[in-house]
Amino acid sequence: MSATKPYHHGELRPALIEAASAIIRDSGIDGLSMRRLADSVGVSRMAPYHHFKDKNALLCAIAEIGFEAQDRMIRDVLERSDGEDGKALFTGWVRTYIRFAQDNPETYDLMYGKEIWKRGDPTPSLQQKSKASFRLWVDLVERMQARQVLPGEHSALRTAQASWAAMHGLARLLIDGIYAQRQDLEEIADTVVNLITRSNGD
Amino acid sequence: MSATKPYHHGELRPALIEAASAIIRDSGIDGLSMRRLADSVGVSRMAPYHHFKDKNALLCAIAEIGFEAQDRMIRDVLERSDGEDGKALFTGWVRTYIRFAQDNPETYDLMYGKEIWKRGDPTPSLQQKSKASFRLWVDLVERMQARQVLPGEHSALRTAQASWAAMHGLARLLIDGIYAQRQDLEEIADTVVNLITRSNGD
DNA sequence: GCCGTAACTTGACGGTGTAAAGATCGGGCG
DNA sequence: CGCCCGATCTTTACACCGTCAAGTTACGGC
Repeated sequence: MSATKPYHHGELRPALIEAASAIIRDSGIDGLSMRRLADSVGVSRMAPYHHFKDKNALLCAIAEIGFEAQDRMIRDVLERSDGEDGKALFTGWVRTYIRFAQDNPETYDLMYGKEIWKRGDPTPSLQQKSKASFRLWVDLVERMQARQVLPGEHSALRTAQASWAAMHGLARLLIDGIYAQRQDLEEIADTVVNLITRSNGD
Repeated sequence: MSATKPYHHGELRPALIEAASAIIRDSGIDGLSMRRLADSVGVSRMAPYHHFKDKNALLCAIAEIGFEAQDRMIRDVLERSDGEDGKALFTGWVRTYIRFAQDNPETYDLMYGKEIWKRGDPTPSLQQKSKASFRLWVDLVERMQARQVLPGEHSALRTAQASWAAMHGLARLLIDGIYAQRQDLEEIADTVVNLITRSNGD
């Protein structure tokens, strides 16, 4: 009876994440419903609940993967640009960050949006992963302060929070549909970098 | 028959906006449903649809009022601080902006969130009002550039977009529940201002 | 071979936005 | 004054949603 679909799916959990990601990618977060997801992997409505406590847990899992992908992208930039000067490195990071948000708007929304952080409640493992991701940013900011690309008058933490907020605001412009011109957005991103960094960076 | 409630409400539209604002204020945007709203003003579920095309239209109307309130707050700051130097003026504006977001998080979310701008579609009159509001910011930025509080190397528009994005990102931190410490947030806000403004402003 | 348990299904409940059609009333005109 | 039109409001219905509770199936270890 291999022709008819088996009672046990076998690989349901990864299949769910895969399918959910696909739905989110091209129908948005609002387009993802547990029922539609279940249908799309050919399983009953409640089956997903044996692998995820509720919808929030599923979203957290997807957001986690998002953080992993983003971290990977950013680590790549750091490794690739070894001999560059400070400001170029900083600019590269910001551009990469914005590009990630542009290319995966729905994932970014999940990672940093209120669906999880305010309305839902973030999984401990998601919290940890997001904290680690921010830690990367703080480290960069520290290095930029040492190289005098960023001013050192405030603590690295505060400077990191402030500059990250600026970057995040930029990403939000796109994601919330407030400002959609992709071309302009890159120019605005560069403007943000120029506003924040000291003109005489190392 | 004045004891029993009349068939025609008479002042339903303003009553709806009032009630909806109240619900949003203390139950969040997600807490507002057309049915609950209708119940709360003692009217049938479909009655609101005679005054607002759909839920989106109602939300736009409330967002508009939000813009009016925000504009009023900010104009107040401008008028009140006449003799101040440039940077103090700029700081005052940013603090006021952030405070508005802190005090009316749900309204702010409605005004600048994706509920209206991406998922829904903004009313023409809302678009106009939000554009006018941003225009205020561009004007301030122009004056700050003239006074050398902000650098003049980029156009006023780009500089306004970039700096507004920074401010908006800050507001978002709070609204999305990513960073909730109100005290810290004000410090971060000041850090943003210091990062953006030139140290030797007029 | 049996049986516990994990995986999955079915049905139901209360919630949502809103389309369609019916009921009621106030105001302007004959 | 009487009538009727149009604005206002109500009722009913539909297709969704998340998920609780209870039932069904199949696999792994004894």
